[in-house]
Amino acid sequence: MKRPDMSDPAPRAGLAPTGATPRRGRPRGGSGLTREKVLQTALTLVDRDGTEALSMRKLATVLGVDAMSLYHHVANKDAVLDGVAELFLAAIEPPGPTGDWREDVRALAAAFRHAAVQHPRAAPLVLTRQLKSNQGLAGTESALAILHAAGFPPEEAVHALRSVLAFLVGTLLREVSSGPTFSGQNLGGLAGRRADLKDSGFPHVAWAAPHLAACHHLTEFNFGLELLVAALEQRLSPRRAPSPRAGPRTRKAR
Amino acid sequence: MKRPDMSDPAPRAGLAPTGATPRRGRPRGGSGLTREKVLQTALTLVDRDGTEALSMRKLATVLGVDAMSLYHHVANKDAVLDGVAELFLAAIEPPGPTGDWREDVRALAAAFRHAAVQHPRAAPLVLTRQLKSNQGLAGTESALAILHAAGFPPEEAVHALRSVLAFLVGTLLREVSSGPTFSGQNLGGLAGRRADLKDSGFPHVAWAAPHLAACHHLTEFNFGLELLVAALEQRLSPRRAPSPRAGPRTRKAR
DNA sequence: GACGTAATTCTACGCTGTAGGTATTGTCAA
DNA sequence: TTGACAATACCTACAGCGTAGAATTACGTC
Repeated sequence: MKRPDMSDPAPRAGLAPTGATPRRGRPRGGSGLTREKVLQTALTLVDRDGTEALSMRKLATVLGVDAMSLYHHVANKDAVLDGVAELFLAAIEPPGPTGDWREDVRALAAAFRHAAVQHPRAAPLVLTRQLKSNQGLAGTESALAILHAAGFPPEEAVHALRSVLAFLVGTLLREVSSGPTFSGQNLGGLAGRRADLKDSGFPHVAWAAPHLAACHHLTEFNFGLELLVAALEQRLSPRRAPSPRAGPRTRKAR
Repeated sequence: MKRPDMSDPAPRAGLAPTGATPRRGRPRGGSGLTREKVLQTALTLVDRDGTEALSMRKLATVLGVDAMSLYHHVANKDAVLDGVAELFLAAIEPPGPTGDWREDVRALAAAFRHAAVQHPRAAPLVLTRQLKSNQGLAGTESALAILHAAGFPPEEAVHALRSVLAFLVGTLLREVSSGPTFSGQNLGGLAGRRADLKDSGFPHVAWAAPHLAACHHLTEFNFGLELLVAALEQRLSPRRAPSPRAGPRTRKAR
């Protein structure tokens, strides 16, 4: 416990895919518990009951193990949550380049959203805590490759990446926090909410009440993303009208 | 406790500014504890130690009171956090209209950011949980008034509002979560981080390493906001070149 | 069999949110 | 003045939490 790291013989970053016997010839001193099993079970538990309901004791019970046994595979509860977040990120597979950087941006954003919608209760772990792992770097690499191919200089590419990422975090946080939905549209008292907004005493809120009462998350996602893509496109070629053809400096790299 | 609401004789939304004796002639059955005192103390406590360090017992101790006494003024701990979030929102004063909707959007966003930077540890309460209070409606009203004056139809105004808000949530969450900063720039191992990124094995990460290693939050904030403003402007007048003059249908309402 | 070692379990501590009960206090009706 | 009533506060207690530290178990190697 003094040195929570380095109980693993392979200190390379990242996580081994399977098995990973902790040491060469000592596979089962106990019940075959592994870091991967712990984190995978934690993910399913978070998916079912939410982040706040996760406790080391419950996790251990599900694994058929004493709570303290977990601490031989993870440093503490925070490390479990970090591990779940990494598991989440690892499930994202960045799509390949299409030649149109706008399409590539859309596809990468969609992949991110897909993962969040797939694990709505685990998503806040990734969206709200800053991760220390290298797992996030893969996504960063994909995004920067797209922006580089589009012709952005490195500084602007980083700014663009951070802008889009901030938007993604915000929208997805809203989407996964808005409880269970049906066909992307919030149910339950929609008409009542519209009436409340109309009577709120705020004139512009009343003016937009029909559209404020509901929130179709995919539509909002696409709207904001298209705003950012359009603005980036405009920034790339400030003089030209936006045409569906390739941008000016495309295919500069690859 | 069965009916946690309506212990207040004035069920109008919002919170009375001061005093607010719960009933006409029964001001002090005990130590003069009030909901406002509880929430204000909770805010200062959160500002000092963070959200996770807040407990009902510590809060009560600071107030010189037993923990259970708090439950006569708030329903439970979650209500305390909601109240702190409302206090946070109430501190935002939306700037008045300037006649240029782009300036108004910038000013409103800046006011939001100002509040977040002022209370970095309380900000996640507002950014991550969806609020049920009417307090947030004031900000919504301001934003919609700006977008309405700019000439957006209601549906598009809501989309625009949600896009900008999502971006704000994302950036500010990043800014307040990135620990203490000095002059907006992260200190501590900056050179080391740049070296790590260069050696990460990801070519584009290495390409942009100098700009990835640091994060000047205000610059990122302005960059993304300008992207969105430019895109909205383009959307308002798709045919015209963006001119510094007023937009097309300005001064339609006030 | 003996030993070293890693994995696991057991025990315990201080902390949490809050349900339930009781005591104190201020206001009003009689 | 007195009794009823409601609001406020405190006390006790419970189930649960993360995890430090000691004890136990099970294995591979002599």
